[in-house]
Amino acid sequence: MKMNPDHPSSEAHQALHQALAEFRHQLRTFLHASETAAQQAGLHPQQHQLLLAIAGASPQISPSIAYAADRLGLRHNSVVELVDRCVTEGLLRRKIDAQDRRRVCLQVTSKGHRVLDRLSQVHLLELNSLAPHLIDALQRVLQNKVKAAHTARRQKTSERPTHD
Amino acid sequence: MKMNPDHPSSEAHQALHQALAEFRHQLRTFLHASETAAQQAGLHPQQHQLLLAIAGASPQISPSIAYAADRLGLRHNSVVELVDRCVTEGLLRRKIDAQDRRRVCLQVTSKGHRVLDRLSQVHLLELNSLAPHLIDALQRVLQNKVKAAHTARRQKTSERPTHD
DNA sequence: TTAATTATATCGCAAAGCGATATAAATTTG
DNA sequence: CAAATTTATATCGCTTTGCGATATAATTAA
Repeated sequence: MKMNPDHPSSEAHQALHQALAEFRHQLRTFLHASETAAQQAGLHPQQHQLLLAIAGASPQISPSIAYAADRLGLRHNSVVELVDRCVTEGLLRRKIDAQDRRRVCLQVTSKGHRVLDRLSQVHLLELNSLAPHLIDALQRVLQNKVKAAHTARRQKTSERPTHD
Repeated sequence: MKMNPDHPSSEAHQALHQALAEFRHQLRTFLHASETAAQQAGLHPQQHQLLLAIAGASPQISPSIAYAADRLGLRHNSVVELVDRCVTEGLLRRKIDAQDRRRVCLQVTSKGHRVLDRLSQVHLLELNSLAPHLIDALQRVLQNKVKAAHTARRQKTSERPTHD
């Protein structure tokens, strides 16, 4: 078997893949629970994320389209459309910024708040039970050793009897 | 100000929203970095996730379409199409199960492994730097008190003498 | 004032995932 | 065993989401 430190053994790779796959699976479990909760509350998941980003902005910020786009990792035009749908459904209000009339300040309506407040409680509960698994999976990932780009040394081989 | 324990103050809600919004933002930061890494490696993000789920399956499992669908949280027909694209690009191999000829065993090709192994290293590095923020954000969420459905008691209003 | 920049909006499109349905192998049942 | 049922994968048409390109409008710079 090769011992070149720049080429981690396939077992080392498998362990890392397994840990990463499990971590992603835990993430999906949470994300899926979140989407389900949103839809049961009558929201599309992205509408929920938009409301959360706006309601969860730090108080000194008045959240705009661009702000939401940045926080949600979307292009602004995508957010414009998302906002459209939320406004149509009475979850959000557009308010033109008095100082800079190009900007649109996004406000969660009281209807929006009623839905979002419940949803955040549900998410808190959900995370209370999922967080341990999530952190566990993450730490198992981190237990894998980083292969330094050029200076890897002392690759352990004795892990497991190598029967493939 | 109202003190009804069943109606957390709007400040309590804001704190929770803020924590959840930040947690989601951290998640997106990781997911976005992951997608970028995948695309730089010449893979669509979902192709990467499929390869990871297969290569990361525990050794005694021979991963099928249905297995991947379960792990990725997709319908099997979506996975069929995803597998199609991966096979076309030489990343994956379909192998009909000898025991049960309905099943298709999915195998990562050596080309697939070359790409995936690098990607998992990149992800390990990425998580090494992102994990602290992620865990931090998660723990700030968990510091919020769960409102018991019917038996909420002793809602604290003071900022933070409560160090449990 | 004109030009350049910034913020939001509109439009047409491409891709991903899905529901409905089809095929085919395995299993159960009569 | 043959028919019916169940399980696993595949195909098809469609909806939705997000995007690039572009447009409009307000602000700032020259």
